This record gives sequence, C-alpha cells and structure tokens, in this order.
Amino acid sequence: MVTIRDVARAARVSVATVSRVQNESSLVTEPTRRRVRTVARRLGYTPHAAARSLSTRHTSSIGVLLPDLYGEFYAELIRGIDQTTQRQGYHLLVASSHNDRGMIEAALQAMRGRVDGLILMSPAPGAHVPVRDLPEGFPVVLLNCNASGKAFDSIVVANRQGAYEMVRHLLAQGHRRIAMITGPSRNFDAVERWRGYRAAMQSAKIRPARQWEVAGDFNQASGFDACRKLLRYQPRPTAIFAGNDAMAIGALSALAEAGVPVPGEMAVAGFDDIPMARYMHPPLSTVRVDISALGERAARRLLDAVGNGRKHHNRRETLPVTLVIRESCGGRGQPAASSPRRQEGTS
Amino acid sequence: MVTIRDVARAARVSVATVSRVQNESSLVTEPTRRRVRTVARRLGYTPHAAARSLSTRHTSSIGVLLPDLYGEFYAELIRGIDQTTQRQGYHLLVASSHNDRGMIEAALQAMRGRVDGLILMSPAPGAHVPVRDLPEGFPVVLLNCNASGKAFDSIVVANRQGAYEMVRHLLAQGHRRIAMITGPSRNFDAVERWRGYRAAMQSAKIRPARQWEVAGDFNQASGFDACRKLLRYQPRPTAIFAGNDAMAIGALSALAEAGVPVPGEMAVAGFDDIPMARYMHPPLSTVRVDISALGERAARRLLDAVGNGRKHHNRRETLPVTLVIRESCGGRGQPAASSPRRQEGTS
DNA sequence: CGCCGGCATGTAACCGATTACATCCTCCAT
DNA sequence: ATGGAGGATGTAATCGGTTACATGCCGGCG
Repeated sequence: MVTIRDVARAARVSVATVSRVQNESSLVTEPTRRRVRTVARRLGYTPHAAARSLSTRHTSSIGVLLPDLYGEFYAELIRGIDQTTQRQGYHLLVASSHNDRGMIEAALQAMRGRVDGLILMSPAPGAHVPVRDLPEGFPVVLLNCNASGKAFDSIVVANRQGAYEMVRHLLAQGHRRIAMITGPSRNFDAVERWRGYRAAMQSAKIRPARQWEVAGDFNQASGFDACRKLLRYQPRPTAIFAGNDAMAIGALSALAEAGVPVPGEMAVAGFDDIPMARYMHPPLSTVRVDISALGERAARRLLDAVGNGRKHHNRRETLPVTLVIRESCGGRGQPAASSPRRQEGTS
Repeated sequence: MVTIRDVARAARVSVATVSRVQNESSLVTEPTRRRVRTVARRLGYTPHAAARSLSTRHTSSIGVLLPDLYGEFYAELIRGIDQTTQRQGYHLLVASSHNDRGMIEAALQAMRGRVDGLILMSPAPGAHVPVRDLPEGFPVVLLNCNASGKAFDSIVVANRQGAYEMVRHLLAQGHRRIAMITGPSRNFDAVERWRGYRAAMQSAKIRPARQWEVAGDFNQASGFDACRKLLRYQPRPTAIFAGNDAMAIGALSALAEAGVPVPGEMAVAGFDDIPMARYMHPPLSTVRVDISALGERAARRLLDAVGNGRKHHNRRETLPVTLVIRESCGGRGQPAASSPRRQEGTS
C-alpha cells in the first residue's frame, strides 16, 4: 500500500508538498508539481480516504437510509439522488432499515464519521425518528416523514392532493361507487393517498364506507386479490382507485381473468406512473410522481446544507404530482407513446 | 463531537480501556465495563468510523459499482447484495458509472480506503475493466463481465442457455418465423441472449436472417417500436422473443393496439421474469432470473474473500435460469398466482 | 517472606492524510 | 550592502481511534 510518504521520498520532497499537489494548492512550483505527479502515477498512489476524512473532518459521501430496497420506487429514488450527488463528487452510502427501529438506530450510529449528511426515509406515519442519536447540527433531509416537530428539512410528495384529484376525475365521469385498494396502513404515502380519496368522496357528499376500502400492501398480488374480492360485491363498484400502480396492474389482471371489460364495466386508476403503466392493456390512468426528481431535490437540499452553514432550515417542500388520464378510466386516453423515455436500461 | 478521550476522562479510565469495552474485549472487569458503558451512553458517544478504519485497516463496507441504476434489475441486485452484507455488519457504497470509462476509474480511485472489497459490473462486452487501478490483492467480484484473462472471481447469468431453451420451446410449438428484439449491442447480457437465440435457430436448421433481429434498448418503448416494425413484415413472424421483459411488454402493447391476438396470431416471450410479467394480459412467458440471488451470491463470495485470505480464486460461477411458460406463447399457461411474493413494497 | 505469574489497566506509538507554522531563498527597495 | 517581503518547501502537531508493550497489583507457592 503506497502512502504519501512513499511518494514524498521517491520525489525527494516533503509530504506537505505531495499533499499540496494532490489538492491543487497554488503554492507549488510547476516543475515540482510535474515531478510529484509523475512519481505518484508511477507508484500508483491513491490517497487513503479514511485518513483524509479523519483530518479534514468531512467524507464527501452522504448516507441514504430507506425502509426497504424492493421495487421501482426505491430504484428511481436512489437514481435521482445518485445523479446529483455524483455530479458534486459525493458518494452514496445506502442502507435499508426494514422498518426495524433497532436497525435504524444501528445504521444511524454506523453513519457517524462515514457521511457528511443524511437522507432519511422512515415510512411509518406515527414513528418518530430517533433524532437524538444524531450529532447536534448534523445535516438531515427527511423524505415523506411527518417532521415530528423537530427542525429538519423535509420533502413530501403531494399524495393527498393527487389522490383527491384522481377521485374527483372519476366522480366527474359519473362514477359513484368508487372503491379504493389501499396501501399498508403503516406507510405514510399510503395513508395520505387514502385521505385524499376520502376527502374527494366527501366533497361529493358520498358517505365513506369502510367496505369500499380494501387493504393491499403495494404489491401486484395484493391488488389482484383485492380486486377479486371487490368483484363479489353486490352492487359492484364501477371504478377502482388503487393506492399505487403495482396494485392497479394486479387489479387489471384480475379483471381480465374475470372477463370484466375495462373501462366499459370498470374504470381503474393507479398512482405513481411507473414506466410500465402506459403499456398496460388498456393503458393505465394514474397520478404521475417524478420519483427521481424527489431524489434529486433531496440531494440538492442536503448538499446545500452540507456545503453552506449546515443549518436546519426546517423548510418543508412539496413535490407536485400530475394526473395522467389514459384509457383505463374511460376518459379520452392517449395511445401509448412510442418515444423512448430514457437512454438505456439493462436486462 | 465527543471522542474516546472524553469518555475516558469522564469514566476515569484510559482510552485503551474504553476501546476495549467498545470492542467486547474480555480483559475488562465487570464494574469498569459497566461504568464505561454508562458514561458512553450518557455522553452520546459513537466511535468515529474514519478513525477506526484508519487504524484497523478495514472499513466494514463494500463498494458496488454498476453501469446504471435505472430499472428493476439494479434495484433487485442491490437488494440482494444489501441483504447479505447487512447481515454481516457491512455497509454498501454504491456508484454508477454510466458506462463512462473515466467515471469507472474515478469511482475505483475513490473507493480506496473506503471499502474492503468491490462488486463490479461493467456491461460492455469488449471493455476490459481497468484492473490496474486496483490495489494488488484487492478482493473483487465481477458480475456478468468477461473476466478478461485476469484472475478474478466472477458470476454470470446463464443468459445464453436461457434464451436457447426459450427459443427451442417456441420451435417445439411449431413456430418457424421467430423474430427477436435484441438489447443494446454493447450490453453483455443482451449479446449473450442473442447468441442463445441464434444457436437455437441454427439447431433447427433455420438460417439466421438479420431482418428477424430488430434492435431494442431494453426499455418498453423500444419493444413497442420494434414490434410495430415487425408487424409490417410480409410474411409476418409468428413469434417474438424479446431480450427482456420490459421490451416484451412494449411489444404486447403494440400488438393489443394493432388488434393482433396473443398467442393466437403471435406468440410473445420475454426474459427476466420481473414481478409484473405474470400480471400481463395475457400473462407473459419468460425466462426467470433470480436477480436478488445473483446479488446475494456475489456478496457472499466477496465477504468470503474479504474475511478469509483475500485471495482471488478465479472461480467463475453461473447462475441458472428457468423457463416460465405462461399464456403469451401458447403453451399451457398457469393463471396468475395470487400469493403475495414479498412482504411490503412501497409506493 | 519474597518471588512470580497473570490479570486489569495505562502509556504511547501508529494508521495516512492535512495544515499551521517555521525555515529558507530570492529578489527588490532603500 | 542590508532589511524585508513573499513565495516555495519542510517539520511536526493533529484528527480519533487501536494495540503492543509497560506497569502495577494481587494471590499463591516455595
């Protein structure tokens, strides 16, 4: 393992000079600089990150603590975060907590001295983040958490509003018996979307009925099951609003199997606008959430705090969502677009 | 920032003792241990990771360098890796290279002193990994790379065999005009799958024709476009094998739009078995790749190398794949299953 | 009684960088 | 000629841990 001292010796200079060359300090004469560069390259020298962060007191990496890593949502989120942090020369330390309180604390501990800031997403609506474990004044950005009274920056998706508008749209189409397949009750997004549904129903003077709300868990399979359950109702609902696209797709599958025409006898809508959604049969109406933008904003906000005064601003930002009406809910849907949406996926 | 010395002073012991308590060393009497523990907790002491790794010469985290982060594939891969590393107390530093050679090198550099080992996936089939940038004897596991003659551990997916078997299945159904929508030509998986297709066609004495091979990029949109192109052919193909599920789904969408019954007039098959696949209409036949298992194996292999002698074994392991025949290709398909596949996704 | 072994604890060197401060040199102004 | 300014470079302290080795204490045994 070649260290800065090896380079210094070989280049017949002091360690200080080598360090200065590495860090682009202006106080080195051009010939010296070249000599050091050459020697460093020849020896294959790379500065030791741990040593560097010990003395500089920053790590140029940030932590991302998520409840889970399963599914497109987190993939997109991480991608958005990575995009902006990488551009600024920061690295990403990711961890998943599996919603386990102990693991959250362990992860938070482990991050000390490893990262300069933290993006934290703990989905349980009631759970208060174990903030006390964090060093005082440590930059944190919360995602989709209720900020629990503490002065943290946070970014939330306009879940309630999106759900409200989608259900209003279904109402405008003449639907009255609108069922909802909800997400996990301990999930912040799920609960907010459900609140939006309720608010919209009430705005149309329709009394919310527990029976129209079937619980799912955000996976396709639960949407499939929930839909089958709804099909046994008498009278049947005429529209199904699913808490996310995965469940909506499960529902579409159940409807196809049961021979129920969509949107003819049943309108379906989802939430998220995952890439798949427009390629469903029929193309799925949904609420578009730009997840990678969410990640980008969080990262930008965090890097801001890390770079500048590292102060908590207690700013709460809301990421807007937009209705995407396609054929599955009977509005005039657009046909599936054919323009490629991104460069190149894999596998 | 409270350090080990602060704790030592407050507990009236030396730093060595505090360190020993932290590391569960047996050489501390029970009363001392308790006293130190109490003081540490009261002061909110957490050891500084950078300092610790500087002296112990290991970081308890491993690096994951991927070509991109877009899509379910990488999400699953990271999840699989995270699962096993987390269990052993390791952290994950992820980075995406965007296939840019410079960025790969930069990332490799940045990993020095930050990670104990590396999982590396560079998809370009010709590209040789810039191995020389790695410290001698640094544990590395390559994913889906051709190991380029160096003595590295590697794990590859049985892409060629899976494609071969799927096309053989289509042939057995009586299809002769089987088209393929290929993935990006610089992608290792894509090329291997295409080779499998070719091999199967040749095994049936069908001369491969360039015209039956339409280029895609692994995204839904490209599958949609490619399928429209194929529909204009005279005579039409009777089966389409897509290089991955995303493109197969795009193709299904184009077929639905054109009113071509599946599998009646056109059989369709994909590759990967993403969770969505069984919920398509009709359910999609595909080649199942257990991506998270791929990640798990890679992680296990790497941790093995890190823990034990950190030697390169130059072992090459192959992850098997299995055919999943559903309705989209006319075999007797299973109906969509209704058992939940995983605990709880989000959004 | 004295010596020795072994255990609990302390002291200080070290890991590999950064950087404040010291030093030295050169060149210029008085 | 001389003092001083200022730039290039070197020396050594420092970051916060770990750990080899030193020390001191205690009990047991000859």
